[in-house]
Amino acid sequence: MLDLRFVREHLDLVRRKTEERQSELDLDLFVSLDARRRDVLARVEQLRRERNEVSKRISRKDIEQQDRKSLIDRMRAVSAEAKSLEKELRAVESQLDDFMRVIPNLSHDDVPVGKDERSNVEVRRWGEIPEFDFEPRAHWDLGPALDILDFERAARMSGSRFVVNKGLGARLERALINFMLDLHVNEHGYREIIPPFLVSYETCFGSGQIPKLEDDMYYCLGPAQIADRGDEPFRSEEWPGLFLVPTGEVPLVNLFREETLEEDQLPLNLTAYTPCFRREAGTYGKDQRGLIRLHQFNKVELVKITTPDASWDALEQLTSHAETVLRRLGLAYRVVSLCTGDLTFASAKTYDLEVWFPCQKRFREISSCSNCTDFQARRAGIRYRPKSGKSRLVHTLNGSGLAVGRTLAAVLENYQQPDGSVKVPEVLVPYMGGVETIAP
RNA sequence: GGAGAGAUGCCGGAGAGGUCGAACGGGGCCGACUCGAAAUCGGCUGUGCGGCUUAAACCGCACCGGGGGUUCGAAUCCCUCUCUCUCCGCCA
Repeated sequence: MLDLRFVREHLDLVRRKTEERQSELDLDLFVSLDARRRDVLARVEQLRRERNEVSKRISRKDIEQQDRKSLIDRMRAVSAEAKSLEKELRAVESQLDDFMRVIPNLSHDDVPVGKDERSNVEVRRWGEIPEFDFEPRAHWDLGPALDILDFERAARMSGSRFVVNKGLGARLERALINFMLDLHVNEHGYREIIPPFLVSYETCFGSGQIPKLEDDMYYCLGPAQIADRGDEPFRSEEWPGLFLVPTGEVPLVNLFREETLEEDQLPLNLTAYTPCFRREAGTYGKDQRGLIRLHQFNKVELVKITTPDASWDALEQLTSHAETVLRRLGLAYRVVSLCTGDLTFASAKTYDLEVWFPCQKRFREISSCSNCTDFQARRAGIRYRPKSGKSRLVHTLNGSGLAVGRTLAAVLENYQQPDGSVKVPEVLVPYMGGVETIAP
């Protein structure tokens, strides 16, 4: 969420920035709601002030019985008027709030302006794109051929966009998770967290998943709750159920919801392995095969909570921490700065890491590292107390470090051998119990 | 799932319809004393919103787990939700 006063005082900036993000905003509506709110608020407060003053007089011992009676009578009317105005105030505030909660974050000024991914800017590349003297196979062929990935049985159990890892395929997934966590904990100074994988409405709101992205989340209710609710859609604040986390960012950012941290606690560096659950609504044609787009996948997430002046440096750091995973694995990748139209709702600036897939002969996203500035902090109420002065909102950053399923796919494709086997990247061998090759 | 207890400021802990933004204690900050420190003494110690303002000061409103209600007036009464604790049951 943006600061109300900031929006009021920078209407043109907010208009331009939201248009750059391909987001439509009726700022005239904002202006009138904001003005109306302040008008009603002033009147309500005036009435309350009168009520408070007179009530104080009523309570005094030295007042005549007669006077007290007439004062109470008068206040009855004032109180009734205040009550109806308060109702109006609540209505206006809720409309204004509905408006505020769908405004996306403001992009940083060095974010390239553009409509869609075609305007993204490549920042740097790393690694050699591997050459094969045979036709490289896709991971969705390699996996089943090696009997380490099983898409058919997964589909029978759960439908499309699921996978079963088997044998060394399961081991490799776990090896990647452990390798990534160890790297971030031991070398990059992150604290490992195991959060809940089911979270509340408020938690999803805090990190900005709701209300804009709620259709992509799985929402869990018990049968009794569904029956209670009948056909009524869940569109109020009182969602009784829980959401399956779409990314570890959600529980990690919300770890300190409604808290004021001490400045010397910052920056907070958190990492967590979590499964991620996404409905992938509206992606029917895309990535039908393989591990690229699943309803459930594993991810190691990185989150930093910093003071406002430190967050831009922190974004570079966090991105480099995610890059280190790819470098150690020896996978070629590039870093892309997302343009305004491609930024997610809460982000002010995002670097995507894209890894090389030899079979598709292109780079595919494997990590997304964002600085959300104070946008999530304002929604989630995360503040810190500076050494001196008033408490302020923190800045929050998040990034994948990395998406495990996609990493596994990239390893299979980039490390495949002419005989159909796959070499295990050197850094993973200890995590594979010494296994150096996955052969049929 | 059943029974009971509770949720107050940075922490502990009063409060039980009006003078409570909240006693008292602790912590923290400032000052005095001291060569310095401890002890002692004095003062200060939340947030949000609105008005005024260059800003501060100042004024007003709100906030005692969340929401709603009763009342001229609520931390205090009523309803409801959430969470915590104790006991019982069930369970990985």
